[in-house]
Amino acid sequence: MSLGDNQLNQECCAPIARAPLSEADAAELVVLLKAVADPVRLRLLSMIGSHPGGEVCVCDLTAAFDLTAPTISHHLKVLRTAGLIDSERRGTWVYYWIIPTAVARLGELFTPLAEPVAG
Amino acid sequence: MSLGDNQLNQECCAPIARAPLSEADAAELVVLLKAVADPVRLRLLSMIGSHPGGEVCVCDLTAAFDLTAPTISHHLKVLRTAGLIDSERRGTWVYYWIIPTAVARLGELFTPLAEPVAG
DNA sequence: CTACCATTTAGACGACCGTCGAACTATGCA
DNA sequence: TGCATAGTTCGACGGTCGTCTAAATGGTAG
Repeated sequence: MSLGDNQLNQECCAPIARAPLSEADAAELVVLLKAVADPVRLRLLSMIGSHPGGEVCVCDLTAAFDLTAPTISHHLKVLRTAGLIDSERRGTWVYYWIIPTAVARLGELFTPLAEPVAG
Repeated sequence: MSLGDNQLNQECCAPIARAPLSEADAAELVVLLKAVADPVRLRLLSMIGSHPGGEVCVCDLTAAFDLTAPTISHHLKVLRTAGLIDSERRGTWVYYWIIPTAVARLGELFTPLAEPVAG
């Protein structure tokens, strides 16, 4: 399915505490962060990312929330547009999986900070 | 200054891809993520975190943006309420610094994911 | 005490976001 | 062909968020 070329530049941005983030880099990263800064989307991402087979059917995701199908679909689209997940239709059902590099970029952004400041 | 006890439980939440996040954990983490999911606040956090002395005067932060002082003050308050930074007044000026453990928690949440899925 | 400066608080306004119900698309099956 | 099911898109509504101006607070210096 792959929504296209709205994925972020893979090489973008040193960790937050290494150097002040430029206006452009911040704007780019905020797309990723906004996608994740919602309780439903954070749980969706966690469900998809932690699923044994690596992919999850939308039907399972919808069932786990007290929300309508359109709402879940909307949240999945936000995550997909941000480049954090991708999806494919197989027969009747649609399956989603995580894009590890995109999620890892979020981790790299914050992780290396603990050392230079705390140490 | 320390806005009080709204800092998150330090032990909260395994990495996103280890196990599905509970509703409560997600709600708790979203406070942190929302605080960071704004371009101005992300740059503020980066400026504060990457500053040589470890702390920055508000006057320097305000000067770096095309926004009014109240707006910057508002964003700093959001970051402080989330427990990501703290501040102290010294004479005429107010200084802010980062709280490394809080920022590191964000890193831990996303980092370990790259391995089990990609490897 | 007064004047002045740095920062925060309060209140208002417009834009954005999460949610829903209704309608649409796509697949499978009889 | 036609119907049932899975999922998405559309349009609307209410609440949240970022920004501003105006006013208050805390501190220094005459």
